[in-house]
Amino acid sequence: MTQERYNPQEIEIKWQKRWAESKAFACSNTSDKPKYYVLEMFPYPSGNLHMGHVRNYSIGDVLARAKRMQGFNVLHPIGWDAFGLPAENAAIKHNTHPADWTYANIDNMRAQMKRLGFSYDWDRETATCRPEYYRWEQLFFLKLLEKGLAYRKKSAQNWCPSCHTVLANEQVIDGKCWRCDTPVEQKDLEQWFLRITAYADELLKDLDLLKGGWPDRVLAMQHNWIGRSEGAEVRFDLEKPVDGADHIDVFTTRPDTLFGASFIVMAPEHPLAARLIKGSPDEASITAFIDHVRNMDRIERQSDTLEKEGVFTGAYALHPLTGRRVPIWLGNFVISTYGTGAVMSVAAHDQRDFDFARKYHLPIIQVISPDGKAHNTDEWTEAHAEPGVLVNSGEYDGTPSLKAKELITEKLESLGKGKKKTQFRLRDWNISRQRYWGAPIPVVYCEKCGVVPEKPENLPILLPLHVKTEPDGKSPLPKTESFYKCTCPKCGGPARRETDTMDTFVESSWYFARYTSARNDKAAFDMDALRYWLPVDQYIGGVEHAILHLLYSRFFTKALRDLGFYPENLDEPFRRLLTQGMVLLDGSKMSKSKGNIVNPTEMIDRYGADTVRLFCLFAAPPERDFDWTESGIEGASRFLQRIWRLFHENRSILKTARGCSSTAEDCVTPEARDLRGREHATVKKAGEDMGLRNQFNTAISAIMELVNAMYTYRDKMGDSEGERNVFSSAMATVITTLSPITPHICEELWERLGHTSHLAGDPWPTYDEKAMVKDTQTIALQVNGKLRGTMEAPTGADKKTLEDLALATEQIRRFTKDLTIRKVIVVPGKIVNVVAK
RNA sequence: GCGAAAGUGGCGGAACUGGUAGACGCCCUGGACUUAGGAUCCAGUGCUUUAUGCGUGGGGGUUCAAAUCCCCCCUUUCGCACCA
Repeated sequence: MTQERYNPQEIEIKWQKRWAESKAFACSNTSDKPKYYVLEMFPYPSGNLHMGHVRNYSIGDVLARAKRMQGFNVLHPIGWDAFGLPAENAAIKHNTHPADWTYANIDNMRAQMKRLGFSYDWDRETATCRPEYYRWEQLFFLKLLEKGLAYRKKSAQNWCPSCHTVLANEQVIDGKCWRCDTPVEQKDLEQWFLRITAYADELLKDLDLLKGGWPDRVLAMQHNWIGRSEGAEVRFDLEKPVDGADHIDVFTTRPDTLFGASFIVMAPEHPLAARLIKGSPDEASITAFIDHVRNMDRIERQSDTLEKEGVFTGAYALHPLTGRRVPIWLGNFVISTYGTGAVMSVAAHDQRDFDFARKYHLPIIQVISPDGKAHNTDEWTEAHAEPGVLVNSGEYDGTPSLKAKELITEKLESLGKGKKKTQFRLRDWNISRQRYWGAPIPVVYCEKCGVVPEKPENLPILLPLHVKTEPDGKSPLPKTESFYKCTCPKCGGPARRETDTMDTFVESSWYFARYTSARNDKAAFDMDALRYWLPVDQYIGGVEHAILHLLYSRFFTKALRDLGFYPENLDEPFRRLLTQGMVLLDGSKMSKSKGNIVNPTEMIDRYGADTVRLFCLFAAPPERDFDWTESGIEGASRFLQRIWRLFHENRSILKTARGCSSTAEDCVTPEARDLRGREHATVKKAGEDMGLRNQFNTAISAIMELVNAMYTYRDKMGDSEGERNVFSSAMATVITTLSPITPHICEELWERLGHTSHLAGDPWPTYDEKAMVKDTQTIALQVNGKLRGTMEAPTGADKKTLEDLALATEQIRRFTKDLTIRKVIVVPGKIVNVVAK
């Protein structure tokens, strides 16, 4: 028997061409069908797709294709996160321009994506470095500025000396730059911020809306990052006011322990520190301490082994309720940017304060007690942080600590010495970047008017392309006169344009919305399109963005909603989030430096795109990491060849059929009936696994079982019409259900089966529960809970029948012959368990 | 330390509401066809002392019945980490 060999290269190119010609995956913003928006995190155009991309985009593509077949109007777009530092570095290295490098990379990666057969609506492709895109971002910035959600301030910022730019707090990982791992430094700079903290409460509260749709750990990470704590801000008056200041504010979550506050510790960076020590005999040594702490790098300062160190300023504050003198210290463990940068120390009930007090021989006063009695704290070896009742607290003695929190806060409020306060760990987002390849911030600095926003009609402020990138890696913008020299939009006088550009995370905070009306040049979005498509139904990407991109996008969504750009009821951008695992090789992450790379292009050349996609999805469930193995991809390839062979070896008897098209009357043999049942079960299982559970590996294994069953069936098949109908229908089902995963081979076989329409636009088969019902069921037989055999019983047999049948079996008799039967438990369709003694 | 997730054959992994543990694939073994096989097909494949035996990280518990529910412990991975 001669047959055509499976030639993936030829087939795949053929179908990719056809899909492109017919715009098979372009979707409309209006439809009677329910909508489904599936999105994968768009890539940075680094030049080549890696296996992580292939896995990410394969998962999204299966969903998109499956949902299309299942009757949804599917939006499945792609674009390019095209601004960013690597383009500048590459430009320097290869003596080219960041734009040229970026666009060339996009062309290459787009071709790779097309070669993988991803079903994107290419008409909606966007690149964030194009003015048609970033002009809207500049408009958002102006509106944010107008609303006070963007502002400028000078403060200590994270500086990456290697990237020559500042970083937001979220972009500093373990004290190092998220991009290049260089330890960050602190630098005082005037920068642009977005007021993400204005949404801190909502960002936290709305995590509840995402429960069930997002992985718990991502929710937990965001929860921790936002870091809400409730407590009180307490005012301690200075015993001797210093120039311009008469008090210190502290933040505490334990106002109930206020009577135990025996000293205050300020961060060395606290603005009051220098003034407090002025004129002190120890001024020189204290200043040396401040400089010492400030000069420590961030990693050292935050390490858990850092010894607590402090110095006494010589100054005292007065306890707000008792008037007691409280010494003011400086300590290296107090964080200047959290709360007020100063804490009241209650050594008895806080471990850090306890350690500090022991080291510097400061008083440890117990004010909370489990038994209502005060104890000698000299014998304590650690702080007691748990709640109890108050002692040593004047009128509050005997009050439970929870109640005391309220009472003491109220008391402070009535005295004007404090107030209830909610504190967040989250800080505002610094979006200024001292880089060239980014979106210009649309403001100018006028000699007369100061900081002046551009007029919206002057947008876009174009990033100049005719600049030379300097080998020192610094942005050329401050040296490009044609760019920075401008006129003030307000007074028309001479002005200097802002030369910092925006953090590229700003572009990725709204790109998913732009896809809904990607070609609109009159407005950022078409409101009707937003209302129809948003939120994204399923978002897919790496967990490395659990905080960064996902938090910024959530914030931006709320802000754009309040600015009127988004629908008023759009609170969250991504309804469901799937964080896919990594593709490993030999148990470790693939990396160029380690040289353990599997190149997707090479794999496509060797096995074809369908096999690569199949293996990526079959090897493990999507959230889990998986190891790339040669034998694994061989197995995937073998399966496709097995289908190819099954089809062609039986081509002469195959009819042009659809899935689930055979009838009960066709089942002239038990085998036919069985195969038809399996076919329907496969449609059900694969449909649920692909469309609802996102368990592609089990969907594939179900289809493999059907193929195996077809091989067995074929050997016994007679030549009746009915038997052939059953076989043809099963073949159509294999082709249809597998098509979201391996679309090319399935389109090809579909065509060879005699169909003239694209499989990609065809409906998913409809299964019939009745077809899955068999005459008999296998019932497990247990004695005292242990499996002792099985029996075949008529489907739907009642408890009594099953019990009688079971007790009559040889297995049950054998295992109960010396015992007395006490009880028989029957679960119809499942088991009979005989309890005997 | 805090938080989250996960521990199932030689390996990747199934088992959806407690009801035949190990689907599917890989590896391996034997056979068939072959000049040949790293192709293909067929069969086998949790462990062992082959038993009314053992078995889902370990130990208890609930139940007729537990990978699944409850309690205690161990290990691994990830995230946060002096946030007052």
